[in-house]
Amino acid sequence: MRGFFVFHTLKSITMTFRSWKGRMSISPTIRVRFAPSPTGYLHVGGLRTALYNYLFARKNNGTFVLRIEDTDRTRYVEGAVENLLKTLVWAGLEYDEGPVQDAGYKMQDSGFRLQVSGGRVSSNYQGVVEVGEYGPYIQSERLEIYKEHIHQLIEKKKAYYCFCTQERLEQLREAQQKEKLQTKYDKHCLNLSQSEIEENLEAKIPYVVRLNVEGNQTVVTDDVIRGRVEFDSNLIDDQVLVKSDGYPTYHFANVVDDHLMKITHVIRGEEWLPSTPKHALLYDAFEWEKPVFAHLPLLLNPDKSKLSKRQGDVAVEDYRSKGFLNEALVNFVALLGWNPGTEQELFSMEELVQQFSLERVHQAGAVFNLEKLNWLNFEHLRKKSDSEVLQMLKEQLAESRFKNKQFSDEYLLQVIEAMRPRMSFVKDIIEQSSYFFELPASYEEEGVKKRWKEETPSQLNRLIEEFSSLVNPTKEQYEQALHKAAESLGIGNGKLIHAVRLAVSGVSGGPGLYDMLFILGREEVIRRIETAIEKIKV
RNA sequence: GGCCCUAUCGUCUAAGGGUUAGGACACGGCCCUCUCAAGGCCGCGAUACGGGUUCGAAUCCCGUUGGGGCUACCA
Repeated sequence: MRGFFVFHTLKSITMTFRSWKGRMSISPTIRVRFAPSPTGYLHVGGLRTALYNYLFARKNNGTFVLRIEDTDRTRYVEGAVENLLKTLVWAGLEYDEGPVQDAGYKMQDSGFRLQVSGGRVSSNYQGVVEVGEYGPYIQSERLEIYKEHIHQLIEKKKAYYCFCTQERLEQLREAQQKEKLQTKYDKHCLNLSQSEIEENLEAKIPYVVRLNVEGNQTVVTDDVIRGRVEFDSNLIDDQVLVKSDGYPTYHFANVVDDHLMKITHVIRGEEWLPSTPKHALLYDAFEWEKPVFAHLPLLLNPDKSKLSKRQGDVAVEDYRSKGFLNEALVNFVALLGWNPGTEQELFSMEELVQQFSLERVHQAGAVFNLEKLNWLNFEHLRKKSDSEVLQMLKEQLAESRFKNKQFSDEYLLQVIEAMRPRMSFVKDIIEQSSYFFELPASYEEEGVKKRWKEETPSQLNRLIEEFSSLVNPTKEQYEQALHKAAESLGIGNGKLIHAVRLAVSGVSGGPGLYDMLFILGREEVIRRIETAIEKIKV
């Protein structure tokens, strides 16, 4: 009882004084959830919703729950749940309760602490174990719970059986549209007598269960991000709560589960704002305490419509496979709709946790713009240690056309050092400086035109003579040798430098020439210059 | 159509009645330099519009317009 009171009071204070900004340190255990429906992949918008839930939970020493909303059997996608779990692990969003891949799916490697042992084996998904005391965390495994709760509502006359056919519903809707009226169920089945209902039930006539919305009320929802929002109950449809296949709709399952799982804050996308009054009515019907709502602004396409496929990549795994670091994606997505009020742009997950607050979440939608994400990837990549980058490079080399070639760690580390300021992605090393892994296949046309003159071959031969006399040369010795050659030829160093670069790499950009020569080694350098002299014709 | 949300540089955003409207990405220029980058410096660039309230409005109120979401036995 006391817990209830404290919670209630705290909530209203939070609502009323937004300017107190996160000063509330005494609070009941905060519990939030991310409740995706497994439609195949994790959407970046979903990632942000999950992230904000995660940050809010961690910031407030709360609990982060993962729940799978798979009540639409027509949208079942093979492997979607497994893929979702995998992606959350990759993103580093460790949840405290919910389904996990059996055997922990390398949970240890990713720093997840969630213990799989002791979990309950999922009945509907192979290899999935559910951890936590409020399970099952998969809605298709909670059917009995919904059945029990819908009966409570029916008894209270807050919900009722509806036997209307699709045809009647369609006709109704058409008629209403023709009259320019709001399309809404006409409560036809609410007037059925008890005996009629029983007859229908007995006759196995398909039915749904609908919420009985009373008219002429104002339904008020308080939202942390949007403040007070009011709805006229005359405009709220008698929402289907249980479908004819016996499965609950989102609206019903979500309310029942949030209550049973003791969720204190519902943080979800703005697309749910219009259905929140239905949820509020459900809480009232059950006489349950409502959670605090926070409706996040939408992520948008460049044309400002709701972020969708066909206007670019929306799956987290797309970005992962393109080589984005989880740190960068998380940092980027965190800033879409939130900022700490300082001028910091670069955040680690720890910093996000420390600084996050729901009160600083924006109200307007944010365009998902890749330019900044690229930059963030560059910044986060440069924070990685040499050995971390080495590891990634080796993995990517193993999947590249160089997979059959051997390179020593020492060699690769030198390449990494040289490429660091020029790469936003690890794969840039392979794509932009392939000359570290193979002979130049061709010579950049424009470079040849600009840097390769008639006299160049003979000048380079002079340089080869100088290089040939060197023994295990250092970068400085390459430089001295080149200067010497240039001097004896009576030309500027630049003439040789550009020609050598072209000969050795095939391109006219890249790391400092002496770094490049040093990394490739004397024999290789001489060989490449000789090859170039042979191949490049002016 | 109805309901709801929303509106500051191209994009992400700061500014909670008094600021030359700040930062970041992108873009342009300069410096550095053997190239390409990186880095440093500089620049370009915004309060949608109209009414109020106020000594004073990006900020509060109303309206208009624009944008978006929702309007399913999908979530």
